[in-house]
Formats: sequence, structure tokens, C-alpha cells
Amino acid sequence: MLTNAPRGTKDILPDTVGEWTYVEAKIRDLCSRYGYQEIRTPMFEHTELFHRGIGEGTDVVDKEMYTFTDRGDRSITLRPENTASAVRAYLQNKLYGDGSLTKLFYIGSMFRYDRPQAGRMREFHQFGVEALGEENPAVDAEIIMLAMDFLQSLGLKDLKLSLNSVGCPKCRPVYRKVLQDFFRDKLDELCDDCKDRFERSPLRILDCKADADKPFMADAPKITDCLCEECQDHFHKVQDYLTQAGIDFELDARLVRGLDYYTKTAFEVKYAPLGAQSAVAGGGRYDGLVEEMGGKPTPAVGFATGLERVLLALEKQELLPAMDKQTDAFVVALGEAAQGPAFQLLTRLRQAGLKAGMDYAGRSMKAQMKQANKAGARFALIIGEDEVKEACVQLKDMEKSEQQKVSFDNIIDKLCAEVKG
RNA sequence: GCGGUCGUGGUGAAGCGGUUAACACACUGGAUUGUGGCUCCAGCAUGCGUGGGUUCGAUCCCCACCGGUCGCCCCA
Repeated sequence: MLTNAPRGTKDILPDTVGEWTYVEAKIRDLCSRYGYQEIRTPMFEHTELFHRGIGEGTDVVDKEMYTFTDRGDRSITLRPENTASAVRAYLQNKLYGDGSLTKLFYIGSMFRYDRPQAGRMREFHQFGVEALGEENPAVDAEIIMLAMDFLQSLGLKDLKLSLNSVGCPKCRPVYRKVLQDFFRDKLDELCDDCKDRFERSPLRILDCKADADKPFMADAPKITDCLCEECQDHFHKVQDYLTQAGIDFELDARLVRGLDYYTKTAFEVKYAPLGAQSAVAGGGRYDGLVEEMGGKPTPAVGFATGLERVLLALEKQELLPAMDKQTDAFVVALGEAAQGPAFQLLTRLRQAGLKAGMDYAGRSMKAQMKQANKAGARFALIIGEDEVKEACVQLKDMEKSEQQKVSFDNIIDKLCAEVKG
């Protein structure tokens, strides 16, 4: 037990961090081009924030949160997502300041108690983006394009972008009722899950895999036919922007978001080979959330991507860059007398800005040369007793297998010239 | 949370009631004086996720637990 990380968590080991920093670098570059600034919010918040933000009755809040009471008797929850926190920080720190659009992005751990599977961890990592303060559908389009740009800039292919509108507080309740009326007399033909969904979230019945083939499903009313004029108009404009930008998307009237705060635009990006965890990114508009949390009515859009899933997709498509180790110089010390001078040389190399290493185990020359090779060293600097006496080293070019004697005084300059030139 | 499936060394894997627990990679050492990558040789699991049980005997059978994985639910 002591030697096992908790279920659903994972160490990111030295041989894989490179993949993470690679993706993170892409994110930072992309966000700066789109004008989004990084925000880092606490890993835990008052439980109430998520109850209000995400919504009671959602699965995330009802059965997936890591909630505990702290020593000051506060109910605290490990963030299951970052939008509620971002909005909280936006309000608390008055990021709306000048009244213009506030564009934020974040990268970090989220926590959800769920049964782990590939692509579904209890601690997982999301990159997400929030644009607060603008209702223009161009921002919806920008957000979606940013999501697609991110995934495509990594080289990912076979992504499917689905788009829908889930309406607003004016038209969604109407549609909900229309839908319930439609299903009411078919209730006993639906699966058990759907019987539950009927009251809780009838829109999800449309997306049920078990009932998908039932003949009446095709006749179910579509939300896009029930949108109010404003939502309808907004939805069309988002589509226009995307089309003009050359973004392929598919309308999916069954697409529903699991968090209560979504309004109007909802979208999802899938990479099918990931199976049950194929949703790589998802998001949409949430015009009511800021007000719900005590701010002025403020329109907003955002999305989040699951980094573990992105990495899985990259792995499947063999798009992870090779991370080969690289060292400029490896110091090979032979015998007791050479240890001190070798260590001093190592220090000087590093001070000169070179990547340098050496063996401390006092192994044979052969073993040390092997190590130099494994470390990806360009040069081996061999110091034995003779070299110590002559105040020089044997400088061996590992690739060319050429070797020359260089004095202690010249070795640093010579190496710097070789490596940098 | 529900259903299925799997769990052998650092890794990938064979073995499926009594075996020296194969093989490959990795790792360590060696192949006559202080030189890596190729080759050759040697070493490397008293142990088969954990705990019970059945049996003369269990890595192989049974049960429980833990963990991975697939699907459901949900979501990123």
C-alpha cells in the first residue's frame, strides 16, 4: 500500500515528462497567439462554489467530488473542473475591470472520483480556456477554433467536431417539456437509465446507446427546432463563422453537456479510437454562470481538453516527439588520483554552460565509456593518472571516434567552441 | 457506482496441479595493459498482485480483496 499511489492517480516519470512539457509548450504558444492569459487558481475551493457553479443534480457534483471538512470546519472540495474557479477568480479580483473581454487559460490537475480506465483518472489534467464578457458568436467561433487549432497543431487527425445549441433559460425549459411530453407514453419502452433521465435530464434520453435504435427515436423533437429566435440566430452565426474559417463540423442535436451552466453553443471534439473516453475536448457558452455566482450578467464561452486523452491520441497516432538524451561532455575518471581533477573539470564545464556528467561509482573505463554513450555524450573527457601529471585530458569525439590531447587551460574554450559553433 | 476480462523478474511475454519458472529486451560483469556503439560469454524471479481455502503437493483449481483494462454511467 505504501508503495502504491492511490487508485486513479499516476506518477509522471522522467521518461514521460517530456511529452507533457511538449504539449504544454504548444498550449502556451497557441494561447499567446490568441490573446489568452494564464490563470492559476487553487486546487480546492469551497464546496458551495461547485454546487452553485456546476449544479446540484449533476453527476459531477452528486457522486464524483472529493469533498472533505477541513480543520476549521469548512466544507472543501478538490476542483473537479476549472470553470467555476475561473469565474470566481474573475469576480473576486474584478478582472472585468475595464469592461472588455477577459480571456483566460489554465493547465492543471482536476479531481473526480470515478472508476478509473485508460483516459479516465481520478486526478487528471485539463487545459482549458475561458472568454468572459462578450456575447458575440465570433467568440464562440474563436474558442472552437482555438480548440481545433490546438489538437491539429499537435498533428492529430481523424478528429470529429460536433456542434449543437442547448438553448437558453427562455427556450430550453420549453423544449424540455416538449421532449417529456413526447416520451411520456413511451416511458415503459425505454431502458432503466432513461427512465431515470426522464425527470433528471430528458435531453440525455436522445443520446442513449441502449435506446438509440427504438423506432420512435427518429421522431423525437429536436432542440434546434425549438430554439428561441435569439438562440437560433446565435447558432447560425457561429456556424457561419466556422464555415468561413474552413472548420469542418457536424451538427449533432443530441449533444448535451453534463454541467448545468451551459447555454446556447455546445461542442465536443472526439477521437473515436479512444473508445469510451473518446471525448478529447468539450465546451460551450455559459451566459448565466457569472450572474449565478453573484456577478453582473456576463456572457461567457469556454472549453476544456483532457490532457491524458490528448496524450493517448498522440501515442496512438505516433505523434510524440522522440526525446533523446543529450549531453555535451562526459568526464571519465580513471583511478584515485584522477577523481579530484575530474570533478573540478566537471564543475568548470557546467559553469561554462555545458551539459556535463560523470560517473561517481569508480567503475572501469569500459563501463564509463558505455555510460557516456548512453548519456548521449558528444565528447568524452578522459582523465587518468598520466593526464593529471601533464595537466591535460584526452578529448574524444564520440561520433567520429577521434581523440586528441588538450590541456586543462584550453579544454573549456575548445569545448564551448565545438558545442556552440 | 454496475457488468466483463486480466494480473508471472526492470519491461514484453511462455508455462496452467508435481518444471532447474522458457525466451527476448533491459541491466551488471567479462572477452590479457586505460577507450563506447557490433559480436560472444556469464550473472540476474527461493518467486508467479495480496490474503485465505481445496490438495500429499498450487503460478496453475476455489473465494475474497487490491490493481489494470474493456463496456455502461458520466465526462475531458
